[in-house]
Amino acid sequence: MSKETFNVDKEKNFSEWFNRIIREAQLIDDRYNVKGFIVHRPWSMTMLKQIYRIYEDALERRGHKPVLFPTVIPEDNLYKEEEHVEGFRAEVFWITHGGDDRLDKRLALRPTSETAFYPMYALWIRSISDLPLKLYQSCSVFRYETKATKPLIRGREFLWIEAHDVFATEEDAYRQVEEDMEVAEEVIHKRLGVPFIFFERPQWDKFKGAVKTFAADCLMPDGRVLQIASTHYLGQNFSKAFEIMYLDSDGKRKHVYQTCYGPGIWRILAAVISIHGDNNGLVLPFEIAPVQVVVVPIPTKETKDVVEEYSRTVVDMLRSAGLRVEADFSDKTPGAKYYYWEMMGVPEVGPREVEGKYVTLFRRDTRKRVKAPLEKIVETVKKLGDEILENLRRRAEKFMNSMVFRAESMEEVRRLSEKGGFIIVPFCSIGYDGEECGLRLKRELGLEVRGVPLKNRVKPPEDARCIVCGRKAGEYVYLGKAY
RNA sequence: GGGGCCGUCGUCUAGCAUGGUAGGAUACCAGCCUGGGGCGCUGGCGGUCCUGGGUUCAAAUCCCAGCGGCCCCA
Repeated sequence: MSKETFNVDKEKNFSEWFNRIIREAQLIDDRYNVKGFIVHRPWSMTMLKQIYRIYEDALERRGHKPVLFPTVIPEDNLYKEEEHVEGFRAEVFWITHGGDDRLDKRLALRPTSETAFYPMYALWIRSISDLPLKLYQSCSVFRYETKATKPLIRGREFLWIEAHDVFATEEDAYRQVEEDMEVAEEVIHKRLGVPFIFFERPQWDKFKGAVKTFAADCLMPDGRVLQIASTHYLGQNFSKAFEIMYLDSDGKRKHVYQTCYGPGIWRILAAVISIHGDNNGLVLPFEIAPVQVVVVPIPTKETKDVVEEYSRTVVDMLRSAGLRVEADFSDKTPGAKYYYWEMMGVPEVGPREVEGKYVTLFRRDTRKRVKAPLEKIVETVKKLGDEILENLRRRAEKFMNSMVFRAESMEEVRRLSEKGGFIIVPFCSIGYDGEECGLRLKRELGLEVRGVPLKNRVKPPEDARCIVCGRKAGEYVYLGKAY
């Protein structure tokens, strides 16, 4: 009856599901009246911080150090690398005034921080012994999006991490690209249960200023693909523009080789929410849930005191084991509490039975109950937490794998494009000479060439033809409709 | 890039065609009653009708501009 009920069919109407859950579970508030800028409420911010923590930890374990660069970038810096400027020109917010004074040099709000980092790198790097240099920052960046914005998916300000790494050789730099992909696998797939495919992007879709771009796409429930992280081999493009050089052991000064890496923390959260959630609301991996366990006391008039006391004991036991635990002592009815906490994605619910000295645990992902004796509660909860992640990850993998299709002709592609997901097709080239074909797919079917997968990369047979232009197919590429 | 729809208490919404005192549900607060999946009753709080301008004796309603949101197509 109540309109506050969260009951939206995610499969049938994902867009509505997403718009409602982010508001009703109090993740974000988009009523802040500037297009593309949103307020992060505690329920999302707590998770974002958890994701940051996991990601930063993974980076630091591999030799990255944290830094924080200024939000503003002077116009001159931004213009140093030619292709890079062209790529971002249309998306930059400019600060033009200080008070009533017009600034001589406009200041850009960083759309990404290559041009903030690299002038400093030119100062810091003197010799081979300064390399490798691996720094990252967690911050927000600004892009003047003209298309429709969507909370956590496409914003004019959004949260991410950017790592900027510097090496003496091309081989070292490419090894870093591998490591970046490995970090994504560890964090996004293993610990957050979101499967993805890493692609080499076509040249026409690379990060402007890079030599090559590699990006991870996951699959949203409506079958559209979402890029959640990208890593770029920059070669010497920026080191030449910013004169980042080191004195090598042979006594010569040489330009460095660089990479940069951008995991989209916003979009990772969007993917976690969208892929794991169900019709009752959020379903969260145990590790990032703001509240991992909610204790719901179910008293009767006569037993109110003992039940509440027992509940407090349970809370204390779980808390002292380091878990994030809340108890709901409000006088809503138990049913109302269940629905609320399920919407909020809290993995487990409910103590009971004072007499039996046990608790009833409710798993958020399967919505099944299990009983656990009081003295085993901590280990049972932790075990369930692992099982929940395991289950979510398997479920997500199954979904993604079921959405990878193959096609050998435009007709087949056209038919498959309705379903969403990835479509593997023989394609002429991901070099610039394939751009025409890419544009045609976009124009006619709304499909984008997401690139060539890095794992299980298979070359087409000699006689294979590009489905668009009929030239010899150099690659099997993945197509998809993108966010 | 092109097209369409929308904006009214915190939330959802009626009212708008044909201008005339903004109504309901839910949430929230108080009290009673209840308690293993959204209990019930009584009372109460709550609205710059997105913003600005125009038309009019009179604008939520008609007109113009802006801001914000959603959907579809390429």
